[in-house]
Amino acid sequence: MVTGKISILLVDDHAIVREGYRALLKKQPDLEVIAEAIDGNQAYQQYKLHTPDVTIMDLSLPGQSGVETIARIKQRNPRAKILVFTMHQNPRFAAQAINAGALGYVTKSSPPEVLLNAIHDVYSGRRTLSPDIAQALALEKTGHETAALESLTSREFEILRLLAEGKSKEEIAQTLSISAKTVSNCYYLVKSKIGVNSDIGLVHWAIKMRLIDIYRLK
Amino acid sequence: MVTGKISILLVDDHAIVREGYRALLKKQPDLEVIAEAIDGNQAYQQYKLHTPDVTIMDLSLPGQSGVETIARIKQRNPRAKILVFTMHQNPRFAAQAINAGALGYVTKSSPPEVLLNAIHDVYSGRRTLSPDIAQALALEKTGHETAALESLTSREFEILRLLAEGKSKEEIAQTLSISAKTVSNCYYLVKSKIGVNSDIGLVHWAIKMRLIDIYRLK
DNA sequence: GCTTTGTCGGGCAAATTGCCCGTTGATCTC
DNA sequence: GAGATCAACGGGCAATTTGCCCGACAAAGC
Repeated sequence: MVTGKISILLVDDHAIVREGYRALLKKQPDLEVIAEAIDGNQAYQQYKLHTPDVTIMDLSLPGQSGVETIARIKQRNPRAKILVFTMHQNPRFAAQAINAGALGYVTKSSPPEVLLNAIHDVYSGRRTLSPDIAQALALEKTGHETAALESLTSREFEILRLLAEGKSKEEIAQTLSISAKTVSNCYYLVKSKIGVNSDIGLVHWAIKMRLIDIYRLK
Repeated sequence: MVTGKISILLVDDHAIVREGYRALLKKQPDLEVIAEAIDGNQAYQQYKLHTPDVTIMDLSLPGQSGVETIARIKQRNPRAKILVFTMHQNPRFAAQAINAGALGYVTKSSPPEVLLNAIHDVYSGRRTLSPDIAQALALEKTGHETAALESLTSREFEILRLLAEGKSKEEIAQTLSISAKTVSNCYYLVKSKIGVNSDIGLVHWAIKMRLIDIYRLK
C-alpha cells in the first residue's frame, strides 16, 4: 500500500458493529478501512476489487455463510489474510473457520486490544485465537462427549450435521452423490458412536455439541 | 434530567458494539450514555444506581438472559423504558421481550437511523418495532405455524412436548398410562398438524416454538 | 335428543431401521 | 512391496415403525 497503512476490508451485516469498527480503528494510525461489505457476495466482490491486507469477517452473514466466503476468497488468493471476528464462542465454529482458511479467530466479547493485536498478528501471517477460544478448544479436547465426536470420520460428521439440520436422507444422498443406503448406514454408525438411539436424541446431541445453530434454521 | 438530555444505559456484552453505540450516539446532541453494562446483573445494578431514561439492551447476555433482566428491571420500576437491540430476527424473541416489558425491539441489522428513532419513540413512551420485526410478527399472526400450535389439543400438546424432549413412545405410554399405539397415532396427527414429516423436523419446530428449553436438557 | 370433538386403540401395507456382509482404494507398517 | 488397517460405499434381510385408515366411547355443544 502506498500509504504504508494496513488496509482492511470489513465484513459485518450489523451497522452498529461497523460503526464500532470505524470508531475503534480510526484511533489506530497504522490501520485503514478501505472497504466494507454486509454479506458474503459483497465481501468477495470487494476483496477482488481492493485485495486488502487483512479481511475482518463476521461468520453469521445473510445468504452465503462466512465459512463459505472464507473458502471462496482463499481459493482466489491462497495468501489472503482473514481474521474472523464473531459472537460465536463455540470452538467448533473456530475450527471450521480455520479449516476454511482463516488465520485468526476473535470473539466479539473480547476487549478491543485483543482485536487490534489480532489484526497485527494476522497481517504478519501469524495464527491467532482470542483467549476464550483458545481455552475452549483446549478444554474441548478433555471432555468425554467429545471423544465420541472425534471418533466420527469427516464424512460421518458431515452427514450428521446435515441430518441434524433437518435434511432428509434422500436429499443428503443427492447432494453428496451417494446412495440413500449409505447415508442410512452412516446414520446408524453415527448413532451408535455418539450413543443415542433416536432421531430426536441425535438432534439434541447435535445442539448440545453446538453442531447446528438452531436460530438460523429456515 | 438536569442536562436536558435523554440519559441512556447501554447493555451489551460486545465491546465492539458498545464502541459503535458510543460513536453513533456521540453525534446526537440530545442523547447521552451515562452507564454501560455487560451482563444482566450489572445491568440491574446500573439501573438501580442511575435510573436512566432509556435502557438499550441486547438479548444474548452472559448469565441471566436479557428477557429475565427486562422483567427484573420492570419489577423494580414498571415505568422503566427498555429498548431491545439485538441480532435476533426471530419474532418469537420479540414477543417474549415485549411480554417481559420491553417497549421497543430493533434488530442490529437495521440502519442507524432506525435505532435513533426507536430511542426517541421509547423515550416518549411509544411502542416501536423495527420494520423487519413488525413484518415478521404480522406475518406470524397469519402464518400457519401458530395456527397449527393452537389446533393441537392439550393431550397432543403434552405428547408433543414429551417427544420433543426425547422421551420414547414407550416411556410416554407408561407415564400417561395409555398404549404405545395411541402415542404413535397421536404423534402422527401432531406431525400432520404442524406440517413436518420427520422426528427431526418436529424437534426443530418445538424449539422454534419454544416448547422445550434445549439448554435445560439433561 | 343429536352432532361434534377429544381420547383411545386396532389393522395392515409400506417404509425404515438394525445389523450383518463384501468391495474398493488410500494410507501405514514392517 | 506385501500385508494390514480403515474410511467410504452399498447390498441383503428380518424386525420394527410408519402412514393412514378404521371404530368405540365419553364429554361437551346446539
